[in-house]
Amino acid sequence: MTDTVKQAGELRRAALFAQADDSQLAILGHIMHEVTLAPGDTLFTHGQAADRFFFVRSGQIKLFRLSPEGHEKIIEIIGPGQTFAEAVMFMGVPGRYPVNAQAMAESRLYAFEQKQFLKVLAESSEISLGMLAAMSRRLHMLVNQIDGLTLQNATYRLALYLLEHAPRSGSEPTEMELTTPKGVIAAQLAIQPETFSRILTKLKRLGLIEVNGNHIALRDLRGLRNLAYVPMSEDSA
Amino acid sequence: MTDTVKQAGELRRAALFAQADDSQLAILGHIMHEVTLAPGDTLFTHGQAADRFFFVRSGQIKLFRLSPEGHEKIIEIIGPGQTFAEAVMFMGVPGRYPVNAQAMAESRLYAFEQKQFLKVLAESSEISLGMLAAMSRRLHMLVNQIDGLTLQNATYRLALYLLEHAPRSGSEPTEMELTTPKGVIAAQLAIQPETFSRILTKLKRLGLIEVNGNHIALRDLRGLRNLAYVPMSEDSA
DNA sequence: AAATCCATTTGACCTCGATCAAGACCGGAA
DNA sequence: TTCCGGTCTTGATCGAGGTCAAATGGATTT
Repeated sequence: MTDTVKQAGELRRAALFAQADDSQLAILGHIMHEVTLAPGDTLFTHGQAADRFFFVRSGQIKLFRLSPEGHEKIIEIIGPGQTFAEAVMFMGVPGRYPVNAQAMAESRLYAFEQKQFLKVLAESSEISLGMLAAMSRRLHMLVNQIDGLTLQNATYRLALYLLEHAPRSGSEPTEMELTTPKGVIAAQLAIQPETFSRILTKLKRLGLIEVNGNHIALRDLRGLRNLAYVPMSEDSA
Repeated sequence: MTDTVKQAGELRRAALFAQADDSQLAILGHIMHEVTLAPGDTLFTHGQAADRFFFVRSGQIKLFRLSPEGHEKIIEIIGPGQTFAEAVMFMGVPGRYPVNAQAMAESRLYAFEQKQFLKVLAESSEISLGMLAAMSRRLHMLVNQIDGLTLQNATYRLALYLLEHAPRSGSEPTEMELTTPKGVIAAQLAIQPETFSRILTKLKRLGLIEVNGNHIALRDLRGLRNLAYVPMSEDSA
């Protein structure tokens, strides 16, 4: 437990804690607990009483909802340096997790208890502001998701996904690897794996991309952007 | 401008300011500006530089997104006593509004400038916490929307809408009035007016509801709940 | 090499909700 | 009263994407 204090510095990777000073980090180091998850482990489920939130040190956590028939919609995939479920700190005592959380790979987390963390918050307006910023970003992201889901079609969402996940390199045609299995990406975009596959084929046929397994070459960025119709004022949340 | 100070008490209606003490309210009263909108007036548009947020004193504000073809998805309708666009305070200097805002009726608002408000925030952990709570509630609401949009069908969303907007009265069959035009409700549920109408007819045919213009009688709550499948752990955000 | 497992692709079909078009209804103005 | 502008309903058709089923392919094991 004492060495967790040393590790507190890595919390700075999270936007939430970026502005915290050393003494605040030290306090955080004292109150956080380590959590380790094997691939497939469930961290919490939708509706479960929520009294802590998490920082991801390594691995990947999938946040998702399930339909009564068992279909899964991935709301977000959380990677190293990110925090999640912070919002639940303020939903009541205790609140309820609005989603399920499951490890997609071996993952190491830090957990923060609601009660202890709220005390730290009251003391630190830096961390409060960081938390407001983090939640505001997530809010914006969700609004964009709703937009894509209601006002645009599956092809739009896939094109946007490709553009947003392509490595930044001027604006020339780009190569990229799909890091997550295609089925998982499909669940994020709220489409079936079959449809995902079909759309990739269509884009290939249109000459916009080339596909080789998980390797995708974006051949016509202009065409893709046209499909995704990203207004210039839009930031990629 | 001096009488706005007197009016600051009405801010307490907003969850955001509920915990603020009198001196804080007085400060808020000094920095806020009055804004009046006629029906149809646009307050701000998607992508526009954002340096203030709003409290609704009276009227109704529609927050929505537009597709390239001009279709509109209503994210939320804000009524008296509610605040909106607070999140944008933390998206940068200045951030961008993620949605359009338009008055649906003659509306009176108070506006708070980002720069001034952030100063108040830094001083008041009560208001910071109120703001975190407000954003956390909105976050939860959006996640529920995404769930309904991706994992459930239009009938589900409409049934849920009826149940959530019905006056609370034990669990007996209930009467209700649709306060907003049906087309507006449809845009909230992300369905076309025609489909909205057809689903109402279907529910009527199933004996779940009775419809007379804007007056709706819920005849079979159990049946509706069954359609909407509300898990018991779910709070109606 | 053969067998097994799983992710992905392809094909055939179907369903929900959108679209297009026409009426119905309802309130306000002349 | 008639006319006119909305909102709402109803009907007919269409299409994107879901579903079900089977084939393909790659990786790993035996």
